[in-house]
Amino acid sequence: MEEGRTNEKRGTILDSAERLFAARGPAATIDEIAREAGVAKGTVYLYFPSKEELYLSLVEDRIDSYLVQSRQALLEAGPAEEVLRLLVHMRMQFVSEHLGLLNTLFQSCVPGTAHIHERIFRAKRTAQRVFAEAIERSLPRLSVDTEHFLIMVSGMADHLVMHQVYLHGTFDPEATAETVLQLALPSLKAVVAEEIGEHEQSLAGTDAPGP
Amino acid sequence: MEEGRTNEKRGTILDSAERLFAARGPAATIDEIAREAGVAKGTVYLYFPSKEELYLSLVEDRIDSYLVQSRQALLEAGPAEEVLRLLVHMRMQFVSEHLGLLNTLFQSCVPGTAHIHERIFRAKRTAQRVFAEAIERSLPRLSVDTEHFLIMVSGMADHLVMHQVYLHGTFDPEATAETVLQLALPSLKAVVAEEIGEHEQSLAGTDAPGP
Amino acid sequence: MEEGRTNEKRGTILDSAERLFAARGPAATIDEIAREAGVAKGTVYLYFPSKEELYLSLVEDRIDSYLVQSRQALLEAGPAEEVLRLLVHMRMQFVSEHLGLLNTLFQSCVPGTAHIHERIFRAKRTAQRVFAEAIERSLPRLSVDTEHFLIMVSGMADHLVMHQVYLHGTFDPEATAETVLQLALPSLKAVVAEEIGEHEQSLAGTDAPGP
Amino acid sequence: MEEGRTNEKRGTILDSAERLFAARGPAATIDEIAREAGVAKGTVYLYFPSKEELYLSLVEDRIDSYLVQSRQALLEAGPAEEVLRLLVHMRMQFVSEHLGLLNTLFQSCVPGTAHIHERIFRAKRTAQRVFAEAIERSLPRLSVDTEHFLIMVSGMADHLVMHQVYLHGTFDPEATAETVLQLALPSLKAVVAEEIGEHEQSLAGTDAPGP
DNA sequence: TATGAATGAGTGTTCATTCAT
DNA sequence: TATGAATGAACACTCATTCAT
Repeated sequence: MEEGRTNEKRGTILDSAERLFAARGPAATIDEIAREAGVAKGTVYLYFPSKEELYLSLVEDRIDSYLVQSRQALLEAGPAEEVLRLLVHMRMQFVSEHLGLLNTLFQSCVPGTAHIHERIFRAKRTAQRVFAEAIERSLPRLSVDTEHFLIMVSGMADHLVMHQVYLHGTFDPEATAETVLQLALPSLKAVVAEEIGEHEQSLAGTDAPGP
Repeated sequence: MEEGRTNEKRGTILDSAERLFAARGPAATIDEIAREAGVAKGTVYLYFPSKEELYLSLVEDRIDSYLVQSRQALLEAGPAEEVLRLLVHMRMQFVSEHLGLLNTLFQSCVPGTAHIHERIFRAKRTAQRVFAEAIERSLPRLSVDTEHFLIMVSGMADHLVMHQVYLHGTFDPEATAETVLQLALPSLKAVVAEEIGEHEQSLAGTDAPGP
Repeated sequence: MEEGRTNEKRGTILDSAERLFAARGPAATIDEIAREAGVAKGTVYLYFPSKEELYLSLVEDRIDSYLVQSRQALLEAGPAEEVLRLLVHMRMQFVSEHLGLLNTLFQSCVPGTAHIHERIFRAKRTAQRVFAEAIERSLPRLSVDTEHFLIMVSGMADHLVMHQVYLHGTFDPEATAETVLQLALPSLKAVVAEEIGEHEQSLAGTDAPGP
Repeated sequence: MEEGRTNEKRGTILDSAERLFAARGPAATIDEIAREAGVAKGTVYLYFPSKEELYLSLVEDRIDSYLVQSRQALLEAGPAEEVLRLLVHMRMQFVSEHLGLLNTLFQSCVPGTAHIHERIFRAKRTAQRVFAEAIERSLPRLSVDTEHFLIMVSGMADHLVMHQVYLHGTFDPEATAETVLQLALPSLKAVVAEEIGEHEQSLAGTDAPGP
């Protein structure tokens, strides 16, 4: 019960942090976040050892809850195409609920950029892997790296969202998802077709572009 | 000559700024930038009225030179597919030369985030439009919005690069470009096919592939 | 008690500010003031939002306490002449305790001069009005504007003090008050006489004295 | 001729300095002053070794020219009363032409306040002495120190002007002069009367209030 | 647990002054 | 003489973090 109350306060602080990072970017202050959460500045430090850790916890927490939500849906996975549709729609759903994070995700809120980016990267990758596995379950051998495929799809989606947001202030999750799928599905099909046998433009073989 | 010297120093400062913003993100200090450029702190303010403006000038300058380089190549445009290949390869080339900017591009380096993002957005969009026109010249009526198409392609590319960089420290421009094209080209063809054939709008879902 | 402690620190800072503005004029540094007050720089900003506001608070606070002291004495007001004597003596008393302010009163301590002067002017005028009313209570209808009369008297006094201070480093409040009254009292009497007699407005020029 | 041209430029700079110190107080910049004067920043330093010296030169120059103007008029001195009228009117005239200086006269434009004030004091005192002598010529033995008398009169005048200016933005030199004289003349007469023989309220005797 | 007063290192920016041309 | 690019010391102000209560 004590713990329940404790976690509740932690959650309140995270929510405030999200609102403020979304609104003011890295310039958001511990003071502001505490005020918004209705606690004293010192209290924030009882739950998070530093501003950096608060920020990272926020990102990790949101990515985590995204993962939890999505995993649920992925269990009822249909064919690969359906999985992809589901993933894109869920991402748009998530992004529309946490638009601020998209703006913030690549911003370092404190010095020491590299270190932070790395941790965010790790969190994002964990999610990506889960999704990749889901796709691979229904479409075992794909000619392109599934993870790369998903990275590209989410990159497409995020960029498009940002474009819409800058242009119109908001975006329509459903419509944007469809636009993304217009681009992603033909490729998925091409990859599958190739998988079955007819190589047309040698998609595969370039594989993982590393250094 | 007088002017040459002036622009030379401006360029030196921009270069130092790029290096430092890349290495330390928004935390990069005017002091550091000046030292790296071999000038006094006050000198930076002779060329840029504020840190914010220095940062924006940097981004705009790089986007601009990217545009100039690309426009050259686009003049010898072949069919749409070739244009797309060219664009992706050039972007990867550019990104590999300005990797730091990718990390920085969405970061606000000073308070007042919204305002800054807007200006960067404007700069990016100007470039995007030029490229969209180039594609439309060789493939006049496309079923998807050309600008959206390009936004998605660049989003794919940038995300993939970041992934590689976090994973391996660097990335191979050529290989990454090819991976991106694996995803983008089938869609372009699908769109063109549709253009030629009888479909009207929705690319996706027309003929679902077997699982 | 909590409040007592807070106000105590505020008072300490104001005292230090007064000493330093007196000694070094507008060039006094927040750093110096903080050090003199025995607090950290940041603490000053806990009590005053800016150097400008610290300076204005100082002036307003001193004028206020001057007003409070004087009001006390004015309640036991005798005839107009006595009121005037009282006022001049109290002013000299106040000035001798806050000599630094006299040097500083017309100095702007930060850019935005006009705005600051206006606020100081307002504070001074509030005091002046209180005094004008006190005089008017005992000498209802005066032929010169009472406020103008008081402005001139205080101008005389302040100038004389500054003269003494530059010349000798200090000044004798009592003696200076008497010198001021030598000039002011005849005029007050003349005004009263006129009030009683047959002149209407112009004091001067009515009966020119022999050379 | 060369010298004539030189002095002309010096004068131009002083004029610009006056305008800018009047408008922006101590915050006025050498840069601004130079621009206003139509010369390069470095040129200012050919004529004045420092900002401080520029400021002091300005004050001294203006006081000097005030002295020159007044001396002219004082040569045709009539009786003491007339001399006083003349002095007050000329001061108001001068002040109305150099209103900015009044605002600036007590402002230190650079650190090192004491040192500057002393020099300004010296300049003002030189003028005061000349005027005191003029009065003493026509009214040889006065019971109050003539210099003190003049200091007080000018203090009255300056204060009244500032009051008007803050209140209405400008002031009427003639009207203000008359208001000042309303206060000053009766005292002069009282002093003279006393001089002649009838002591009424023992004005004299307190004499110079020093430490 | 919770508070919020206190801290002080850190930074963007200004501007008087210099000096090579 | 005249210029104005370059300098760098100086300073107001911020804010993450601590700690006594």
